[in-house]
Amino acid sequence: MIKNIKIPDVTIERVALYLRPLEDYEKSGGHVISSDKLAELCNVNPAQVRKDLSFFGEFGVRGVGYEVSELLIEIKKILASDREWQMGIAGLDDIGMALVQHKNFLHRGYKFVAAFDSNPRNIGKHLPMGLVVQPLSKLKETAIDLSLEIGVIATPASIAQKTADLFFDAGILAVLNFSATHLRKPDCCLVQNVDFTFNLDHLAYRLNKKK
Amino acid sequence: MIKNIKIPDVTIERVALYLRPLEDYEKSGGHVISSDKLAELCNVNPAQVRKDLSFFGEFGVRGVGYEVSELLIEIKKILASDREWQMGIAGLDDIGMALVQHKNFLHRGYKFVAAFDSNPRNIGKHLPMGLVVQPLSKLKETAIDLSLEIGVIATPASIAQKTADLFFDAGILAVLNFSATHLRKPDCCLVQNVDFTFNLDHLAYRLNKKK
DNA sequence: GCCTGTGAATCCATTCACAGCT
DNA sequence: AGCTGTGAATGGATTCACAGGC
Repeated sequence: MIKNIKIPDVTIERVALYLRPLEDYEKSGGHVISSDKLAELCNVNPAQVRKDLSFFGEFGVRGVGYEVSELLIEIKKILASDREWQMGIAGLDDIGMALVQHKNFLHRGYKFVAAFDSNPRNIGKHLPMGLVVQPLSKLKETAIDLSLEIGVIATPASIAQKTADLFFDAGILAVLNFSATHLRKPDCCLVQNVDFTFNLDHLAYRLNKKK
Repeated sequence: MIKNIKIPDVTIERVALYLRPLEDYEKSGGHVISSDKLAELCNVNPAQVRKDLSFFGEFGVRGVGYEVSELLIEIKKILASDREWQMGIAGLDDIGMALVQHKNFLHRGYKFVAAFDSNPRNIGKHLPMGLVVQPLSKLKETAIDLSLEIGVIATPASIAQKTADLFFDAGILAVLNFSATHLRKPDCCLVQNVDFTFNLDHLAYRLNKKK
């Protein structure tokens, strides 16, 4: 019952935000939640919660609230996180290794099923979940074989663009970029950059402002 | 010459964004840049660039553009990234180790000068830059000794809140949180959450929307 | 009475368009 | 002529406030 008006990006971000406290709330025994309560857990305005959710349907019951388990399912449906996504990672130095080992990804359905590196020192390495690091030259073939949908770039900045191009060329439409470079991409593809120093810049700014 | 009207958060985020392409531009030999060019490098609107910068002063020359080296200095001054920040990290499993080794932090003036862990297996470990992992019980003392300003949390979610409280109690006003928990904090303190699965949720949503 | 869903009102951010300086 | 700086116009997003259903 998704309305065909434009849904703001910030709404998507907030809906993803709602997911986490909601899961905690369910775990702690809550079955029904009001927009007031959910808003409080997420530090947003209650009307905002209701409006955000109303973009996608009418999930609540007037006078009562939202049924938690149902809302969780709906949100996961909205975010398309109600299924597994097959991911490949390139670059298995410190960050790459940490990402592959990170449990949260799998818990949310993001599954690493292939790993690539250009460094002979890393190729052939055995990773958790039976993954073996393959050379970049195998990327396209493997991506097609395993129907990879998301590529994660954890290579040094110097080869990030080359690696991204390999992903794009293999038909992968979405890339999560942990390298410190801005990536050029075809119009059809999506890139999401993760740069920790951005977060620190923001913290530093706010720290500094309060003298 | 900072004006005392409220500066939007998004402006700060974009100003941090401008920094990186600007540095590249300077490295490739550019000395003067127009708002058009900078906007193109950052995928934003030229008027946006000018308005953002004008919140903080008049850095450009009409008819000419912005002097790159000067603009870099001004932006760093705005973000308070024209100096070193002393950081402590708690949690030295895979993510923590990757962060400590990550060169980008230091390059931007964010310096790890202390490391803490509760796991006896990690305590005493020697890290790059002469860091030695200390027990959490030493956190407060060390934080005060070294004038730590930013705390980085890379512990398991289960002890993230406890660790954050230690940082706050030691007088650290800013925390960068890599654990998958929402942290409670005193009003005077700042918390910035980093959750990679958020980025993936967003990618998944957009991937899914284009069928 | 209580809480959702939503039009209307408000608030804020972006973009336009041009005056003003070089 | 070229490009910045900025008031004014536009376009979105947030919040209010209440109608509508339990």
